[in-house]
Amino acid sequence: MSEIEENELDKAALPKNYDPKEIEGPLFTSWFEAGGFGRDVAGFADAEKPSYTIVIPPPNITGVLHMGHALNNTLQDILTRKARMQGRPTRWVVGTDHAGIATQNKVEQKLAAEGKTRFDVGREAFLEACWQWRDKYGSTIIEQLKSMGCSCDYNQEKFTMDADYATAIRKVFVDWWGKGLVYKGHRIINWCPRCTTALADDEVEHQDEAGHLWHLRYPLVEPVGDIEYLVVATTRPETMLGDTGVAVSPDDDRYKALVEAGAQVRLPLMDRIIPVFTDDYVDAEFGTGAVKVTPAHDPNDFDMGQRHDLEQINIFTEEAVVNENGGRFAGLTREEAREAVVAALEDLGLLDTPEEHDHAVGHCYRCGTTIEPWLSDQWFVKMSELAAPAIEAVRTGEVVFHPKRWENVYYRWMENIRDWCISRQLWWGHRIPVFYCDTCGWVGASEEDLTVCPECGAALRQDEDVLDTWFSSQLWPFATQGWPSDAGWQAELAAYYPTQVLSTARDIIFLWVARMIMSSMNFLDGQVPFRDVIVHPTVLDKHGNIMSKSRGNGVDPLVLIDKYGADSMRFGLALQVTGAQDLKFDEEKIMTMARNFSTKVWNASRYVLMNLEDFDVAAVSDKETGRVTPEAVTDADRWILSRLARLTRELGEGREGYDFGVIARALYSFFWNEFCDWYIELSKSQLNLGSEERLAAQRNLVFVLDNALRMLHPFMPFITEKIWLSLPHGDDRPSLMVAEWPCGEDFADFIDERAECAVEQLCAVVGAVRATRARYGISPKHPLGVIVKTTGDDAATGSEMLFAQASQIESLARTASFTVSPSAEKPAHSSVTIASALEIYIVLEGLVDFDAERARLTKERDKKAVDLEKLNKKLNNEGFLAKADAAVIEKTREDAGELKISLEQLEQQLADLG
RNA sequence: GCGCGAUUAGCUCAGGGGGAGAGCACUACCUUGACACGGUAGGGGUCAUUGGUUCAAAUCCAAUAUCGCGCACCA
Repeated sequence: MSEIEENELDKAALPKNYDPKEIEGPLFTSWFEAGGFGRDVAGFADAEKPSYTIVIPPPNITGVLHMGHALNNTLQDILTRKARMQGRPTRWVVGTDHAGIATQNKVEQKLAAEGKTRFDVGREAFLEACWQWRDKYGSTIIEQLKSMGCSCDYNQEKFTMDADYATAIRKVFVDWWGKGLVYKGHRIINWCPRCTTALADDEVEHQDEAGHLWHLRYPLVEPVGDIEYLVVATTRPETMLGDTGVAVSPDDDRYKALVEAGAQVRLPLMDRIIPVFTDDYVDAEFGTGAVKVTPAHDPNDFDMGQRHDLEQINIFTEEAVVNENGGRFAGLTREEAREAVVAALEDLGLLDTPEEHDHAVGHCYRCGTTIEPWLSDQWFVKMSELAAPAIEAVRTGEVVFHPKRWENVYYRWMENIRDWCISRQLWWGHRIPVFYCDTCGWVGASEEDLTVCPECGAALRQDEDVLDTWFSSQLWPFATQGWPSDAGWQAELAAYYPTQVLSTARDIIFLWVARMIMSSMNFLDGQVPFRDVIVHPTVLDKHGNIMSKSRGNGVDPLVLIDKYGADSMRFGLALQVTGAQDLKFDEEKIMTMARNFSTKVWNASRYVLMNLEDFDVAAVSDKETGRVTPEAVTDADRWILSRLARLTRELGEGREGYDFGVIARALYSFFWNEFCDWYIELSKSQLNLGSEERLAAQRNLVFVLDNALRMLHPFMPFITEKIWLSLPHGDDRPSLMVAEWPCGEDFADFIDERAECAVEQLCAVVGAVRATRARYGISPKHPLGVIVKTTGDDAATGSEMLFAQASQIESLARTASFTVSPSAEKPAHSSVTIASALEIYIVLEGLVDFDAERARLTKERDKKAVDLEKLNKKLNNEGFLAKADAAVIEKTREDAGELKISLEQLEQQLADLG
């Protein structure tokens, strides 16, 4: 980083116009070329301080930057940059996820364009094509992070299919195999017939869809009494082709006789004889109370099938086309089969009137295709044992969610966790390291590839399936830091683990966050992967709709960066981060606010730089650090330093610093409403007051701006760096990125209540004059005579405080004359403004219509009378006096006292006006 | 069905037991040597409804309504 100066970051005065495009690209390049963003940028990290590590949620290699990424990475960069400035050894681990299904889909699409399928080219060539795709497009999103200014450790980019990452995967699989935590099972799983793979339960998205509850008549083999058929209700009539039973509730009197008689039905269309039995699962109240049972195509039916020893008849191919078990319906798709079955039953007179019925239908989270519950052999991870310590870690506060309410969501899921289906019938991914000997039947999992059977020496065959992508992502926090194969992984993890924060969207709390906690605790001696989980809001469009391609309502972060600059985008997003679950992004409103703020920062800085031509840094800097020190000569000086100290303290606290919106707003209002609106305005006269006052103003302008830039830097890294490099603050660090974070305690001595009070009074006087001008249409150029009477217990001090600021009042309020005294008297033909401990008289002779002034005073008097009435009512309330806090009562008394005086003053003035 | 969240100015949202806030939009005035992406002054809200707790409720509690999210699904 020492090369930064050689990179010639522009140290010349700032250009008149703020143009983010001019500054952002070159600054990022210079940061990067100077060494990037490793653990110890430019040697300023303090090894004694606690380390700070964040792992990025690895974007898919198919991904392009969207608003969710923009928000999430803004937050992570804010935290990373602040920690780095605090001198902590900081690293933001970056990388990408191979994204099994998503990537495979992309490559298949590409092949399809050439008229080929993956089976045409074969597994090996297909994987080669995937790697090529990854090399070509896989880092797109990482490049986009750079344009946002994200200070990730790009020099050590990780990928979930790296060779060392594969080692980690195998270790986990083999270890869990050894403990019996992974197993193969034959059961109903969620099958995507388009991706032709199994999915985990939480990879299925349910949507309510309007459908029908069909009523099908199943004739009894032998009538029981006068009952000749049973009516079953189903939403999926086509699955009747695979029915192997009919279930009724044991408590359902309608069917008791049937069951006792051991009735059987003849399954229509298939002509299969199947039993009628009772099962507690059946709800007699729903539908017809009789349920057709299809063990191969419904998880509940599967369970019933197990209990009653029913045959499992699979009627679908892996593409959800009816297979040979579907008789004459073979070859039809699910949808065609439904129509055909319904029509056939209707022809046979076996279809009763269907009911309208809404029900939830599962869809593939990758391609949206309707999920088929499908019976197959799959690999599973037994979860309850892994989940127990992970639940405990959150209960004990080892891991804390922000906002905290997400912990309940986590508990709910974890406490009802089901085994995790981890095998995928894909090619792109980590192949399951299980080997089979077809000769002697040996089966084993191995970290190394095996070719020969250890039992019989015959050739082995590896499992064809790959692992769920989330199986690899769950290892991200530790596999990216060398575990388990790098020579120094123990030292690395001892120093930098657990990581501090994981920031993510709420939709992957189960898919990813929970699994990281479980795997980390399982493999790293019970260590959690991170201390804090930030669940950031979901970015919606301005109407509150989710942004999506199909709606066409997405906002492209790159377009925002192009239009407003990365700094403004980051600040705008951060401003909107509160505890809410959603964030409605209204580009015009948010970006206007953020962009205007950036411009304000730029222009205020230009003002400061413009007034430093005779400023000698060396003469006013700390001997040791070389940094410019502040000096308080006027109340304005004391005031702004006091305000800065309070802000610094506020930012130091802020509940772990995750209240991004609160912090952004505090910075915004300090910079704009205090520094710009008042201190800079006050400095304009102070700079011309005398050499001592001038120098003090210069020192404080530089000092306050310097510190404000430091605190703004994590939010707006480019603009603050650009300005900071031009500002003569005396700090010899090469970049604001590694400048020290302002520590609230260092500024504690600046807090000065008296000065804050003095400037408040000044503001009251200036405000009164401005308001009076506006009210009567008096030009700002027309100087006015102003007389202030200080009132209250300490009127003499009040006068002194205002008198000391007379020149500034004259300047800001454009007064012809300004006097202040406890015994001042109201001149004739003047307006009066009552403020706390002040009466402000403004001479208006010949300027205004006093009828209007009378009306105004009357209105104000009436308002104050109402207010006083309220307070008096309170003070006459015995309950209030008995139970309210003493301080609250005292404050109410004081307020009432002041109001009473104001009221009397207003009455007097009305009388004076006649 | 169960759980969670939201409901405050025209819009987007902060705040949070003791006199309603910001930005945008709106109105008036101001091109004063940082900034018109600006300055100054203003207008605008019974803080969803109903009950309760409290001396005091926009704020806490409970119901209701509307919107949103999640989980689980009865075929």
